[in-house]
Amino acid sequence: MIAACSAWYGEHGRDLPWRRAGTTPWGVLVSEVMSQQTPMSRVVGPWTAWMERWPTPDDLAEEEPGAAVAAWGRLGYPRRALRLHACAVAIAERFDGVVPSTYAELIELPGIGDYTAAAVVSFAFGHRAAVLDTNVRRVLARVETGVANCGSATTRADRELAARWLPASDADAARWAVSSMELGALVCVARSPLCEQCPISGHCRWLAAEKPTEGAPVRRGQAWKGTDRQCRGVILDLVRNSMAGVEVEVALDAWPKRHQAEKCLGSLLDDGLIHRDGELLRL
DNA sequence: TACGCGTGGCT
DNA sequence: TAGCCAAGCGT
Repeated sequence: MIAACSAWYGEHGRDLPWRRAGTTPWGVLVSEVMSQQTPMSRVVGPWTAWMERWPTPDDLAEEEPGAAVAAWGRLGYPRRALRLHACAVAIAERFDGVVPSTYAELIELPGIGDYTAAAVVSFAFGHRAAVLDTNVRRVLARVETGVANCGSATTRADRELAARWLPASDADAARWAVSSMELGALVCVARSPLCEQCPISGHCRWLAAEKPTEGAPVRRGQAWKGTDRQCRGVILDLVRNSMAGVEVEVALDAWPKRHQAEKCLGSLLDDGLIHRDGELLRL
């Protein structure tokens, strides 16, 4: 089944820029952080510009964090930009500017969690690691558990399942990681999966059971309208788009609820996403 | 474990 | 249209 998935990937895998020969571990790391909760199609442009501007961790570490936030643009979850900058600083200071190759070292870096550490180990260095993202969790939920979807959070059961599926050798494990993720991204998608195109459909318990929708864990949707997240997004977008800086009053007036705007501006300042210089706000 | 954290495309 | 969903992380 793993070989079938690998063969499918060889034919249908996307030609993403960070998959091309010659991409550095830093390039892989940046692509993974940018891809956290963000569709790949939106990452290609910002990643290309980012790597041209900051081709090594040292290059980014020498910059102000605000430059990273600005370059992040509208990728979303802008604290990732701040953490990626902090990650570059940590690599410069603790690893002499060389991206470490082990999970234990990577997991200690800012913005690098279980998934991203494993992804860098696997994609950048070709070593064995359980790369468990939402795509792989969904594929395993259907093929092995026989339910329609995985839950929104990674559970211990997910990790145990992924560990059982992980091939023994470095090369096979790395190939399984990239191909199973790609399968989840292109074929075994959350809504309306393309089972007729799936290379492992013959082994899928969910398909064999005629795709039951019962019994799968519930994914809770995120509220958006009127939330602090939306408010922060409005204020940050204002500051991001102003070279000269934004008056505090102007920023607060961009949101209908004054109290909430004040709270959110405060949190943006606390996070370090925005800086205050007198009455002016800048990145 | 559960929650807060952006943004935009798709159905 | 209003949700659903997307290569998660930190607390």
